[in-house]
Amino acid sequence: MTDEPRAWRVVLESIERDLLDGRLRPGDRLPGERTLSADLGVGRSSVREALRVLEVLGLIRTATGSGPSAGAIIVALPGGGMSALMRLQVAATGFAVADIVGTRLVLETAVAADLAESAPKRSLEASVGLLDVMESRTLSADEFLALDAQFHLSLAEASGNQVIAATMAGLRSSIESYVRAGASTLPSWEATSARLMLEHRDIVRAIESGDAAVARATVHSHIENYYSETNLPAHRVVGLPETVPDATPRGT
Amino acid sequence: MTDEPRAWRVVLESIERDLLDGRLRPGDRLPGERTLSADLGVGRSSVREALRVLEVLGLIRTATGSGPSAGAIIVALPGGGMSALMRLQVAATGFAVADIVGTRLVLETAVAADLAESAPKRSLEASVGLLDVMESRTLSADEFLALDAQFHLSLAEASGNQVIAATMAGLRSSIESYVRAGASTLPSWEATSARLMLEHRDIVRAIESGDAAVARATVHSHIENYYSETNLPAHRVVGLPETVPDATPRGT
DNA sequence: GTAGAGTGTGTGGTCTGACCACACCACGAA
DNA sequence: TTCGTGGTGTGGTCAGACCACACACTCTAC
Repeated sequence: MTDEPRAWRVVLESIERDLLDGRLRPGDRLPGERTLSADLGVGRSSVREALRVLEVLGLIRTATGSGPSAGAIIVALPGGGMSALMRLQVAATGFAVADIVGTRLVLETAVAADLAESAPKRSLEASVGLLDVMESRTLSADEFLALDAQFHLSLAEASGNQVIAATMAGLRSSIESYVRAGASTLPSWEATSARLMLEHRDIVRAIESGDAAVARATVHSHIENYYSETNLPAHRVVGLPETVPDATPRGT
Repeated sequence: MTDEPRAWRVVLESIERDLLDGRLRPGDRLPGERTLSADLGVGRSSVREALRVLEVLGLIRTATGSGPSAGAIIVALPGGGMSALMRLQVAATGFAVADIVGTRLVLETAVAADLAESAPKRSLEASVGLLDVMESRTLSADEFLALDAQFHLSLAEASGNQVIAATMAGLRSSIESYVRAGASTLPSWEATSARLMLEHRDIVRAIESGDAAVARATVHSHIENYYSETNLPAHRVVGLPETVPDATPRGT
């Protein structure tokens, strides 16, 4: 193989440049594959390879047909690609589950603390709504865990940092099968889920109380203990501040 | 378009399944494109589209020829893909620069605190080595910033959480052009870089002192003030604990 | 026995072409 | 004005041709 640039990279880099220079922005439509192919002097297959990368990374969505919604449209979904990347890296053991959990603890405790001390208060309406749903009926473990993930993500979204939210969503998604498998090892799913719901309320209460340290600690133990309880691989906790000692039980 | 699964997704999901089930692991070679095409009943182009995704996400590397190093080999580089993803999302305004900076602050302060309180102490040899290089000769802004990025990353690596390290590398890389552009707006690059180097030493000293709060605060102001000084978009700091008030100056 | 040259094979990389389904859009007929 | 048809351009997919590459093997010469 020569030092010739890979044809698909030529396409990818061209599009990245256009994005950086503002020539392309979310909502814009890329030229058609055949046009890109001719303009960049590469084969249509190479164009498609680059577009596939962009699609999986959440940068574009594609549709057939003609008219304004056809073709490849720039979307730039913040969550795009993060889940796929993390899931695959975990699957291939590039990311250790323990490190995923540790990272999650760092981010989620920071989010909780931020929400606790933010002024003016950020709305936890979405989060509370999810708790209402979770408490309103009996849910299977899978249903519960899906809503649980949404609850955690809703806090990140309330904090307003989309990078953190996307990263957290990706982290959660990457170990979803582990979390699910863990649930089936529990002596009593009913007891655990009931406790988890109480803890969710604790988290919301801690945040609303404005005490960042308590919010941190509540989230921390909530997450850490679910993993301990379900025997997920041990993780090292990275750089969390001293937690407030309390009798806060276990978590997701 | 029908509900038929996309051909390239069939390939991608098949490989993900094999990774999850342990049938494929790092170091293994995938079947050749033509074989995968026949086995999965899709065209070779579709196989290639999926492989391109995996390649950019850092899951495989490809090589022509024959013999043990030819073909698509599973690599699962932890840093793989994260830079590409974040760079593209920032380019497409899916990730706001301010959120990138905020996330970076969360992760890097957590790393510093972790290193400060870890027992036994983790080696900062690589980090200190980089500082020695930076201080041993006059560097252009670009050279300096490259080593600066390496220094920060070396701390993350010393903390041992590869997910955090990969994420931080991606975060830094995604705003590299901003950081670079910022450097050229400074009244005196020489003065700023000299100060930054002193601050790097402060960070190492704070970590070695074992005081997590000081380590956090030192990293925090180091990073935050470089961005303020170079007028990077304002960011909101997410959930950092009270910092120790001190006269710690500015940072990268 | 060893080294070098030639050949064959399987690999990825690229391009081209054919055809399909789709989603409009324009035009003509009722 | 409404409806139907044909045309057009879009992405999606597959097949095929050919290339460069990197071996692995065989044969020949020394």
